[in-house]
Amino acid sequence: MNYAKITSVIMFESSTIKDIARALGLSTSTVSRALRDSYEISTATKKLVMDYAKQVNYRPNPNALSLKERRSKSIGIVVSEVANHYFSQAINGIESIANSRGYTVIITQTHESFEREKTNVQHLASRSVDGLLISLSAETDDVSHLEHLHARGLPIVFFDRVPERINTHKIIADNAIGAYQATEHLINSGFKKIAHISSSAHLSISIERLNGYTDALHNNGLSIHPEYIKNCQHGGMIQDEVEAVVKELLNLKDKPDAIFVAGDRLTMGCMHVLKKLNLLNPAKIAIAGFSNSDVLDLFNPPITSVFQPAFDMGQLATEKLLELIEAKFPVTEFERTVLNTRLFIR
Amino acid sequence: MNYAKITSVIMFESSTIKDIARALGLSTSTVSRALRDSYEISTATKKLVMDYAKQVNYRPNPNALSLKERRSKSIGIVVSEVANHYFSQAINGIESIANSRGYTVIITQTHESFEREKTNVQHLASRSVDGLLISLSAETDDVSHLEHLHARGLPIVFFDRVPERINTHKIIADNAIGAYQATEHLINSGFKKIAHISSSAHLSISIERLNGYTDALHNNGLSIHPEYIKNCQHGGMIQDEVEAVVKELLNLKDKPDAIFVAGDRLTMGCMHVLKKLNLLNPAKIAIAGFSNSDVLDLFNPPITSVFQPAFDMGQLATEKLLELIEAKFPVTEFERTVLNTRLFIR
DNA sequence: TTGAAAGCGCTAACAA
DNA sequence: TTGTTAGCGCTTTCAA
Repeated sequence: MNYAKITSVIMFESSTIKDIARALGLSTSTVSRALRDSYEISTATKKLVMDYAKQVNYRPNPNALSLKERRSKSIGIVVSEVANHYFSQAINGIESIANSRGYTVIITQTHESFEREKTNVQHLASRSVDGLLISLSAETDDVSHLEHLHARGLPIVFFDRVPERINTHKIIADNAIGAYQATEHLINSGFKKIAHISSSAHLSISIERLNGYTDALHNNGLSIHPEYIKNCQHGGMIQDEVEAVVKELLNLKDKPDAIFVAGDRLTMGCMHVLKKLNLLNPAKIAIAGFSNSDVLDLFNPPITSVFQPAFDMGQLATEKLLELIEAKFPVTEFERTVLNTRLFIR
Repeated sequence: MNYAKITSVIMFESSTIKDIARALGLSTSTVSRALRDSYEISTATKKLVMDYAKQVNYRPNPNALSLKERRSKSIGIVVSEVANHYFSQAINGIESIANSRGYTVIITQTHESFEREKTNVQHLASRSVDGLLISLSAETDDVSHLEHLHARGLPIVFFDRVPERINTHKIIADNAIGAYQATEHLINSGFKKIAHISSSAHLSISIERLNGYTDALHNNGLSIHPEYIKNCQHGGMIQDEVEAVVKELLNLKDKPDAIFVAGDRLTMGCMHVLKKLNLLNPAKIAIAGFSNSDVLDLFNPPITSVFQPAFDMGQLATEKLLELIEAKFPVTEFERTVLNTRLFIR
C-alpha cells in the first residue's frame, strides 16, 4: 500500500502475486506456478502458497491475464432488446453455458437500429471479447461491419436473424414451418383472408416466415394477395409504424379476417392497435404470431403463438462459439442448425 | 505478424502503438502522446500519427489500459432477471448513461437466488469492475458479501431493493405511496376484503409496500387480517409457491375479494393461477399490482398497476455510481433518492 | 525445486 | 519536441 493510495481515495484492490511472494519470501514465478498447481513446485511450497492465497482472498487480475494470454474470457452478445422474451430466454441459455465454462458475457442492445448495432459491435471488438453472438437488428441489411471482423479472425456465431453472406455457424428456428403451422391454424379455424405483418423484408426470419405463410395459403387453395403482406422496417420498435400498417390492412376494401404476425414485439404492437381500435373484444379479427411471451394466455382474446426454443438456441450458439474460440486449428466447416418451433394453440 | 500467429489459428488482433511507432519511425511514447493529443507533441507529428492510426483502424487495448490505470471503465449490474419489465427498463436507463460516459456494462442475473447473487458479485469484483449497481435478490437477507467489498472501497449503488445496513447511495421508488394508492383504488372500487401477496418479507420493497397497504386499509376504516398477508420467498420465480399462496387465500373461510400484489413477476404468476382456477373471466377476484409491463391493458380483465420510473431510476443510480467512481476524494455523504410511482387505473 | 528476466500494450516520469 | 525507461499483474522461457 503506497503513500498515494492512502492519501487519495482508497482504491478497491486485492492482493497480487507480488504481495504473496513478498509475504512468503518467494519469487513471483514460484507463487504463480504454485497457484496453477504446477508439477515443478514442491508440495510444501504449494500448500504454503495456496493457504496464504486463500487467507488473503487472492484473485488473479483478469486484465493482466487477458493482456498476457491475449484473450479476455468474455463473449459479446448483440440482440435487439432484452425486454423481449425470445431474447431474454436466449440470453439465459447463453449464460448457462458461458458461465459454466468460465466466460463473462457482455450484453448489448441494438433497439433494432443499424447504427447502434455497428457501435455495439465496434465497442465489443475493441473491448477485446473472444467472440460474438449476434442476432441482426431489423434495420441491418449491410453486414460489412461484421464481415470485416470475421475476416480478421474474430469468432462469430449468428442466431435467429442470420446473414447469408457470412460463412460461420448459424443457429435458427424452423421459421418456415412455424409460420406454416400458424397460418394453417388460422385457415383451419375458418379464416380465409389472412394478412401477414413482418419485420423488415430483408431479414432472414422475415423471408423464411413469409415463405411458410405463402406455402400454407397455397397448399390450402388460397391465393396470395400482395396487399395483405406488410413489413415494419423497425421491427415494431416504433409503434406508429405498426399502427400505420394495421390501419392500411383494415382500410382495404377487402379487409382481412385474420393476421399472422411474425415477431414478438410486432405481435404485442399489433394487439395494442387492435385494442385501441376496439377490435379485440369482441374479436373482430384473429391474430396468431411468433412470440415467446409467457403471458399470452392472459390476453383477451388469448392468442395462438409460435414458440421458438430460445433457451436451447442460446445454449447451442454458445457451445458453437466456444468451439470456435477454443479451436486449436482454424475451423473451416460451419454448420447451420435448425431447431423446431412449437405451436401453442389458444 | 509473427510466425506463430500465421501457422496457428490466425488471431483477431488490431495494431498496437508499437506497430504504429515502428511504421512511422517514432517511439511508442511519442505515438501514445500524439494519440492523446498531448500538448508536448508537434502538430505535424500528431497529424502523421492520427492519420496513420485511423488508416490502420487503431484501437487501444482496454486490458492494457485497465492494467495501467487500475480501472476497467466497466460497471457491473446485478438484477433478478432481465425478463422483467421493471429491470429491463432500468437496464436501458443504466446503459444510456454508462455508454455515453464511456463505460461498458456487465449484466448478471440472480434469478432471485442468494447463491447466484454471491457468485455474480464475486465474479464481477474479480472481473475488476469499477463499481456495482445492485438490486438484491428475493432470497438475500444477509449482505455481508457486499459489506466486505464496500468496506474495501468498491463503489456500490443500490436501487429498488436496498439494504439497511450498507451506507451508500440508494435509489428507490416511493413504494409505500404506490402501494397505498393501489390498495385505496381497490377500496374505492368497492372491495372490502383485500389480501396482499408480496416477495420475501425482509426485502425493503416488501416492507414498504406492506406499510402502504396497511395504511390504506387503516385510513379507510378497514381492519388488517394477518391471514390476508402472504409472502413468496422466491419472489415469484417458483410458480408453485405463488399457486400455493393464492390457494391458501382462496381457501380461507372468509375469502378475500381482491388482492394487491407487490411485484412484477408475482403479479403475472398470480394472474396465471387465477386463470387456471377459472376465476379470471369473469373476474371472481380483483387484482392490482406493481408492474412495469406494457401489455397489462391487453389482459382479461385488464389490471390496475403501480408503475415505477424504472428508466429514470436506472439513470439516476448510474449517475450516482459514476460520481462515486470518479470522485477525487472519498465520498462520505450518501443520498437516498425516492422517485414517485404512477398508478395506472384499468 | 526455485528464481531472474522478458514481455503482453500502454502511460508517464525523467532525460535529452 | 521526442526518446528512454520503468512498471501495472501475470506467465513462461531460461538459468541455477
